[in-house]
Amino acid sequence: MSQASFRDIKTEVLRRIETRIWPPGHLLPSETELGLEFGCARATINRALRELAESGLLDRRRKAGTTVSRTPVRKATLDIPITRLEVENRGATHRAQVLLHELCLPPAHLAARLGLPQSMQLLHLKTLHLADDRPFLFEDRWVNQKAVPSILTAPLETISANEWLVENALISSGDITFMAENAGVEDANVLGIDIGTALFVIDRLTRIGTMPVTQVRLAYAPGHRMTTHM
Amino acid sequence: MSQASFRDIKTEVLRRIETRIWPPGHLLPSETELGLEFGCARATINRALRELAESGLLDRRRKAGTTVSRTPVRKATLDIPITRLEVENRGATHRAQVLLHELCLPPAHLAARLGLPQSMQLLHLKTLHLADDRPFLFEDRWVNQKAVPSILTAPLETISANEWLVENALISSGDITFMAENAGVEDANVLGIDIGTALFVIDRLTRIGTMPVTQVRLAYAPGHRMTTHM
DNA sequence: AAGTGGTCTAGACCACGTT
DNA sequence: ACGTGGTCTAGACCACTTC
Repeated sequence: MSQASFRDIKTEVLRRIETRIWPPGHLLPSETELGLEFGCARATINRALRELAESGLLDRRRKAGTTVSRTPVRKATLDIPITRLEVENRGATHRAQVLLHELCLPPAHLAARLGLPQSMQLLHLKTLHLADDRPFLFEDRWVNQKAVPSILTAPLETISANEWLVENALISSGDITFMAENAGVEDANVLGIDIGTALFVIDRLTRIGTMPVTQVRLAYAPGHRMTTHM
Repeated sequence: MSQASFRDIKTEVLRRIETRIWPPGHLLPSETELGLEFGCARATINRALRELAESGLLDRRRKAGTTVSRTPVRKATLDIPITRLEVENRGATHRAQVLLHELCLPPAHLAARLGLPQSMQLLHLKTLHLADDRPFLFEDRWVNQKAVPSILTAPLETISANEWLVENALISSGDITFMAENAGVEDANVLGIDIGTALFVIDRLTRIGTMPVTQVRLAYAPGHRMTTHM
């Protein structure tokens, strides 16, 4: 290579790790030394090693140096798209039916979880997303109207709450939980499946700053898979 | 701020996005202009914007410039640890029982998926992982002995195949799939649950370079949740 | 005290995609 | 052709951690 790029460095370091030239726990040469070996600036080495450390393969500490991780916690990055795009990316046509749209008091556990008084009304939405007119996802959502007052007048028959929130209230942080649940009566009715069918469920809670904006349970139709690459 | 760091830039850009000073679709000033505004080098701006683009908030294209994403694909990063550590991080004691350990021919669909001849024997392992002596995870694994010959003599009663592979054959790439499945007869027997219970299942296929190393199905005991933060 | 990574700078050249 | 981001460089100073 006439000019070593940070990608070349990453590839070569990866090779040395994979071939166990640098086994788990091994202390790498310092950035300065590697810069000399590869004939490039320290900044280039730094970017390569920093990215490898971010993906969990290296541990870096000032003064202690860079070592090959003994417990390479693989980080899988999942894309969490808007449902409409998720459907359309599969080459299907997306449609949504609003099954419920009302202001009401939340159950106690939800109010507690959101850190809101139980006496405060929230917007409760239930939506069925269809892919090529077949049930794809059952969405059960609660929205904090104090956080996004304008949602009360949003045309949620036309644009999904999901999408509207993304456009109108950029979310800064949130928790996501993935789990499996046996379909309950409502899930079964809405998705057109048998009670007890295993469903892939995502629970998401999002905030703007520290203010809770929305909590949503997404129950995917049977057979749904979420895939990623390491 | 006396000296603008790439973190400061990120924070300020994020603020402008959240407060919709820069709404979805908005074209940001060029790196050079932002460098002037913030009084820092272009490289600093570059790093800030590059990281925001990586997390899905910005779209960047040469000549076209940097825009606020209209469809912020949130990227959630999941840590995929070694099972033993996953159990121990929950404050429980980890133990594993090897239920099956044999060389045999793989089923046709698996051979095809791995891209290996069906006539080639693979190592088949079934392991039950226990947390505080309660079933935690049922692991069903196939290992390509050609990729890691030494696994045939590894003490898999002492160290789990998972862990052994991590230490002895650093994996470079892989596919992970998450799904929900109803427990079958074997799942139910091994995990001590009813047939049909919804299980959170991970399927993982890992490679060294292009050579398949191992395929594994991980069926978690009921109630398992995988959580992450955005 | 000393060595390592963390970051910033000012400048340069290049690759790409729009025009 | 031109403007944007993508990357590299050589140097500098700093922050953290170990010794």
